[in-house]
Amino acid sequence: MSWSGHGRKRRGYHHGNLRETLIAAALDLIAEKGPAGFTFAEAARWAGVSPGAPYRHFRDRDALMADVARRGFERFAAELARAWDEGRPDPFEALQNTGRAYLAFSRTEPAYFTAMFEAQLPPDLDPELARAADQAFAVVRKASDALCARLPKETRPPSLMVSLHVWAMAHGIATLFARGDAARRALPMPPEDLLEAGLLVYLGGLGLGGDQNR
Amino acid sequence: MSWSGHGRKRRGYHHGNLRETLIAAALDLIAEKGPAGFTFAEAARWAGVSPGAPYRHFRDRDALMADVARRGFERFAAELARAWDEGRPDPFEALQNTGRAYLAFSRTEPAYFTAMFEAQLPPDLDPELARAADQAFAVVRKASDALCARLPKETRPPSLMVSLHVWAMAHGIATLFARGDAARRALPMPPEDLLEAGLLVYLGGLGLGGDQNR
DNA sequence: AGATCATGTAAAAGCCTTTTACATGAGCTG
DNA sequence: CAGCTCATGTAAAAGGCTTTTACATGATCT
Repeated sequence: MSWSGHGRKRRGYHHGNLRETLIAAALDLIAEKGPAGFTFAEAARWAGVSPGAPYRHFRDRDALMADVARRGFERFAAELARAWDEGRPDPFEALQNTGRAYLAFSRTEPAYFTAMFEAQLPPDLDPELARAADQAFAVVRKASDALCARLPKETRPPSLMVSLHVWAMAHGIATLFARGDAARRALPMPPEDLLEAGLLVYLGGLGLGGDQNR
Repeated sequence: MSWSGHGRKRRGYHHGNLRETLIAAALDLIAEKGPAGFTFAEAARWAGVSPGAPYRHFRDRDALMADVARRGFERFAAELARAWDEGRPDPFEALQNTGRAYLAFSRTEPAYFTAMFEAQLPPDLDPELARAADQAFAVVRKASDALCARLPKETRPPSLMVSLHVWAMAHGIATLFARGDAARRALPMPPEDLLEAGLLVYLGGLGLGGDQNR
């Protein structure tokens, strides 16, 4: 293991797995120094290849970021779906779990989260990226559907709107309070509790009382 | 006006107003090409000075960004305060106005908004920055106080928590739906209406009915 | 074994950042 | 007004990143 490349088996002229190695490097660097702290050149050094090598795998720096973001959304969708767990044990609790998963992801995967939401990627860079983002949103959408279905038709709000509200609150708390930001401030409670309380009030406003509707 | 500097009176060796000109250039460039699209060098060109000149006014690129962010928060606070208008005509309507002002600012001042919330500035860069951000939050806080005061003490939630919920929802909608983002999607309604409905539901959940409490 | 092609290197151009030494002239001081 | 001083500019240079181009290597297929 004396070649270079941080323990990867560097078998001489060809790296063998450069694409994946670059993505791993990007995640490390983004997590460590923020989204702007990641450079193509440093990722190349990290992988032990020349500065031009990454261009054999990604059109440019943005393309790599888009790939990271896409993978991030895929993981995110999986995490949210796991937390939602088809509405078990009941839609209320499951939505709260989903909210916690949202915040947890934003903190345990700052690199993905950053690439997904803060990398300022041109929206048309990658259709797969948009599709992956849709999958994540679909989980929140499904949860909202299940909750709205508990309401009588007369007072039932559009579940799409409900899902947007839920997502917005979770995302607002994640970006404002659960991560570093110019507007960050001391919270009187953990972000998870803040979101839980917010969802509780919101759902109460919809007519979904605390326990009796479960 | 044949010197350079886009119409500014360039009076020879000394610019005369470089600091302000650089900030104006930064706002233009950020608005036009995103936060990453702003470079110290281009701002200097825009102002008609050499690449080293900006360093006489800002320690580095981040320092300029922090200044833009600080000014942004000051304007933001002023806009929110104007919309809140001391709770007139009534706290409900005034809060909705404040919410609309939040979204309006995020769209009409993308450069400020970007510097404020998406520039990934080291939080300890500037104490004035934190102070300005506090002023903006204080408006939401005041609005929440006024609304909570309408509730009987027994069911009154902590108004700080309410203000955080309101801010989070407004911010979530602003960042997810009112601006370009990897997760942006087609909305069934304007962001302003989405926020209005969200606040309405949330306040309803607090026990603040639609009209009777005004 | 030899051809082919994906994947690497080297080198170069262009841009950005930041520092350093030097230049200018605005404003104070006598 | 003369001269000093200092804030504010310039020029030049070092160093880094991005991206392209021409060339090199060797994995794979026949």
